[in-house]
Amino acid sequence: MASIKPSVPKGTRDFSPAEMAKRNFIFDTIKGVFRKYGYQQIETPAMEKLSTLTGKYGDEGDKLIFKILNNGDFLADGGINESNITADSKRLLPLIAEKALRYDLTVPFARYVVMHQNEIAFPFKRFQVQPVWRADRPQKGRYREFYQCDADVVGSDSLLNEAEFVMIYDEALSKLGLKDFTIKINNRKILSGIAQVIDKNDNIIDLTVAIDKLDKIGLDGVIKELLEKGFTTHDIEQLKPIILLEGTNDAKLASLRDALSESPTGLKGCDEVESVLNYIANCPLRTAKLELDITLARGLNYYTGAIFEVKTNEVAMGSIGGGGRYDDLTGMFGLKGLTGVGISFGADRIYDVMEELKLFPETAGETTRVLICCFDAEGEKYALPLLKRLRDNNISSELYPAGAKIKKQLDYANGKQIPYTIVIGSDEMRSGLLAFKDMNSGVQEKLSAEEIIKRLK
RNA sequence: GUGGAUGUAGCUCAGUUGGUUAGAGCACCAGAUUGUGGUUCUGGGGGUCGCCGGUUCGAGCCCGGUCUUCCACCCCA
Repeated sequence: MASIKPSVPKGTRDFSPAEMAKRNFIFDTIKGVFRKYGYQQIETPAMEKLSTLTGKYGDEGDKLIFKILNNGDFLADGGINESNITADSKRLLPLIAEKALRYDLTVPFARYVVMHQNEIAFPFKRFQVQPVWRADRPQKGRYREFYQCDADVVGSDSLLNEAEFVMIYDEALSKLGLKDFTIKINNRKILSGIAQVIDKNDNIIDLTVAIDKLDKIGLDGVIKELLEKGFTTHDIEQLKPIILLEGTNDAKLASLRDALSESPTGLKGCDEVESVLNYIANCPLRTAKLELDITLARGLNYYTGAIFEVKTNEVAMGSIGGGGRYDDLTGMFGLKGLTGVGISFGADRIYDVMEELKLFPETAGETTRVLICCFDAEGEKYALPLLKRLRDNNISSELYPAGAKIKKQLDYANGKQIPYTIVIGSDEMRSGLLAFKDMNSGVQEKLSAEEIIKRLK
């Protein structure tokens, strides 16, 4: 058989031991915070029914879902024949693919909640750390397979949840070593209010998508886009003072209340944001800047209340986290009136940021603490009980299989960054005093097994 | 989906207007050193120059296609 060049699919990666140590540092930190706030872990399958996923992420999102071709004779089983094979691929698709890789963790969670509603005690606080897949074109900070770390609450409309998510972001990212990041907060009701006061309720998507780009394409760019979408210069004149709000969060809120005085929905949104800010005021953040940003829209069309986005200010990178409240997500699966709010950490982007800022602790790569080196089968036999004692004392240790030169064994310890070695030869076996070597300083001493264990504990 | 770059040893990269047998550093293996690594010295293995095709007496170099990675747009974590 001709050998093929080994490679992985576009946008996917292998993770080697050094990378996994760093990735686990991120996952463990975030999971630890989730647990501390009372969230319980679940997992859902890598694949979902295609019908579960389609229509939840907008037309653009649907295109980015990885579909799984049906097994078996998918042409015959799907009833494909001369007449419908020529139909457009949108109609052909459900006939030949009934499964797809999950696109995010929120929709599968909504599906989970509806399926398990009778076993769940509400409010239900769950977290989930799993990969998701998107058929996007890869670029900086964008992969086709990446991990999300989600925490959501369903069955509670209290704004305390929103406030807690701000605290979770602050605590987890601070623990990871980020020094300067902003949690942006907005509220869908404020965006609705803005649309209402200019009488453009039907165009709220176009409106929010356009003003979301303010910091990227500037005011002129936004105006140009709005004009293309059918907004009048009169609408834009009304919008300008709203989207150009500046000052403290309180000042922005005061101006907004003024501008949205004709919109009860908009005022409700202002109240909600104010409540969250008040919770946080009582419980100061360690590192994060919390900023009301009314240009924050995010494409997901199911947010109904709070909207979150987290950005680092230390390196150029897209958002490293996002989330919001969705009042009717489970409604799509037939369970009405259940509200949910959640956030997500983008683990792979956080990794890239931390790598660039050199924030990973040195010890993240260290695994084995001590390597036992011996010369022959006799030494190996002598070393085995010691190895067990070390491990029983929770000291990760290895015994290099006998036969290799000591040079080779010490090279192995170096390559694996093992900080201590124990050399066992005939002298050592006779005296019971073992050659214990600190690989960093090069200092070697003769110590008993008890003393070595005491040193390593 | 649109546009622009990129690809030479395991890694980082040289490679002249197209011209003999494609190089360096690091890494790896062996020896100097039959009980001691990180330093040093000596030697060694490693390449279908991303892949396919074209132009040419001759292609790592020029042309077309394709794949990969990267960058921007769109969108997003």
